[in-house]
Amino acid sequence: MIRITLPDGSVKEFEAGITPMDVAKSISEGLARNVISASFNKETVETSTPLTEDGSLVLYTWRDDEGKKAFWHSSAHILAQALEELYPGVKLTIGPAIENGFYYDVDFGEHSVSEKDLPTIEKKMLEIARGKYEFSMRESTKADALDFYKKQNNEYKVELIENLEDGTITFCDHDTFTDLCRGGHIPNTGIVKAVKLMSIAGAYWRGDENNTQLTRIYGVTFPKQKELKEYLELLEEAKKRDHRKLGKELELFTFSQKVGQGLPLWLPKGAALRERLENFLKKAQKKAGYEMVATPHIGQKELYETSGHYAKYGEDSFQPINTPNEGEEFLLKPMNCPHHCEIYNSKPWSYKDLPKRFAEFGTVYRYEQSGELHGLTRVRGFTQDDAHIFCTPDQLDKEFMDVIDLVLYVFGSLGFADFTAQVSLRDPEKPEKYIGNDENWEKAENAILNAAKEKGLNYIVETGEAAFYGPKLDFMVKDALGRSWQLGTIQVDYTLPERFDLTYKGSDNELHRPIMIHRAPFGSLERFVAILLEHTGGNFPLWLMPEQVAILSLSEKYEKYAQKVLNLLENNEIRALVDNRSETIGKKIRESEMNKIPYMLIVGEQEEKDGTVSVRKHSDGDIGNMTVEEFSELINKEIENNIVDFNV
RNA sequence: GCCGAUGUAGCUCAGCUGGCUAGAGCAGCUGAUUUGUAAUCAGCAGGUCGUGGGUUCGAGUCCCUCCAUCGGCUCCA
Repeated sequence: MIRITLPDGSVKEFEAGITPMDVAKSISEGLARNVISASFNKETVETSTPLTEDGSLVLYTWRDDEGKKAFWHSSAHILAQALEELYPGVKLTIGPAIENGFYYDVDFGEHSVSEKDLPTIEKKMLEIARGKYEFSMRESTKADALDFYKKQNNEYKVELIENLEDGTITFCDHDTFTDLCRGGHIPNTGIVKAVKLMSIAGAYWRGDENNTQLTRIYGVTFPKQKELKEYLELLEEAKKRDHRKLGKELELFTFSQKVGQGLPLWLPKGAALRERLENFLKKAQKKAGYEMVATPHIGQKELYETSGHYAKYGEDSFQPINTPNEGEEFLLKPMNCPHHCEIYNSKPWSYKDLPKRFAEFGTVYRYEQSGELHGLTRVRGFTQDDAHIFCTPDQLDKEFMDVIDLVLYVFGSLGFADFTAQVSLRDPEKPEKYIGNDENWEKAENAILNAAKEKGLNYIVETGEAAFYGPKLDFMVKDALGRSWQLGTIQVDYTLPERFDLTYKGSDNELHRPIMIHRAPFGSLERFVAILLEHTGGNFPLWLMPEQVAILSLSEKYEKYAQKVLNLLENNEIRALVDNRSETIGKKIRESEMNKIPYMLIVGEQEEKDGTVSVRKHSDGDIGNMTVEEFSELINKEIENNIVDFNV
């Protein structure tokens, strides 16, 4: 007999050799019907794996992330089988479950596959699913496994197996299909009821662009047709919040083929929005002791040779600008730090002067690969809310933590509650990717980790994600489709101060090297506005709205009164417009609603007589009549609640 | 940069297997209407069908080049 502990803490005795599915049946038939995967002693097992020792068992259903993972991983097997049957000779590589579904990377060899073929593959998958084939795991020796794939000429699986240890190699079989697999499946293929192959893409073998490019098929499956339908509807909803679509509809920004790809053009409403964001941050930065500086958009090539950027990115960047002066070369600035270093170098500093905090909304240009460009989130010309803090080693921890506070203030004020803090460290395996010495890297990495801990940030650590000159603390936020983007960033840098020979005079009358903190709470205004659009769906906080109030006259007869209301609002610093066209009130309301204007004031005979306005709130409807003074107060209160003071 | 897809009026889209002067709704303009909480009516105007080449008696439609956009991969100072 063995003792099985269940998640509720209860312990049950069973015959050795019982399976998780048997345990489920012993609890209830209903549970047994819904169990699709299990873990035993925190290790993923099959629902058919015999349990032979005491331990704790967790049963998963579709509602659990683990259950979904098994479901989608199993679906990848079904996809692979369908592909083998439809395209004989394809070479399978890997097929994992992902956040929303699964993919399989395959080498189609001679065959070419496009989106048109997906429905056929889906049909085949459903056929296989309906066969209710059981998934079963089987152990194999390394030699047998290698032999199996060598016969198929599948060099990818051979490579995978060669990196595995003998004795740990398992296969999973269902129907006529078999695949190298670690395990974690649903009981049988029949549980998969709905299949949708989403897209087809190229993906490099092992994520290295020097390797062959495989074909990746993305798919998602569900235990019910209805759930697939709901998922697709959810995606449709998310598309409505796409910042590219909203940016166009709300007239915030545009692109022009003539200007060039990845070079956003800010329209009046968008530029005004940017300005408000800038002023918001400027105010907080002033309180936090920053000083504004301004620097040109270009710098001599030598500047970037000094910083190390030219060696690192020169080849893949916008190429140098020549002048009539032979041999003279300038580069569009890809970042502001070298300029700020030279500002620091413009005079000698005492330790008593530090920290110095130089801030600039600096526009930079980076030649991103054409396939990388994406709306406003990845562009070739953008404005960073940049600042560089030059401080002594003693000041580093406090300065870094103060910056964390500033970033949290910015995120909090704009409603980004669900961010991920990511500590990006260097990859110790690839020292060639970085500049600077080990000792300084270690100091910088520790400073970041300490500050993140001290501030109680809930952070994840990613190795290999550091900038080439130093580690970072990044604040990641997801877009409407769940893709993660880096917004705020804070970086500790010991390297550039050395390269630019930055110094200050210490109390010992000796010269010392300051430490530099790079930081940008928004990251870039372009990306920040993009993500803000996707989060709010264009319904920004009232203080940011390009147009806060639309005054809608019931007919042209009330133009004078509408103008009077406008003047009163403008006196109270409220941004408003008058719609006095000869259109019906219904149409004016509809248009204001579609333009997402937060408040509409309807003025007609009654209002003019009483000196009031009829207030309608966006998407909420009529909220009654009041005087302009009362309305202004309402607006100002809402703005006050939106935006709190930054306390240093 | 790589893989796959897309590109018709300012916007959203129609245009079957190549066949007369390329259509619709919204937006725009003109006129009528003077309106009570999500679309008043009528008329007008608007497109070298992304670009350049090719096949054909004939190309929005078929083929190639390039450009841009979209979904991924790689990259992201």
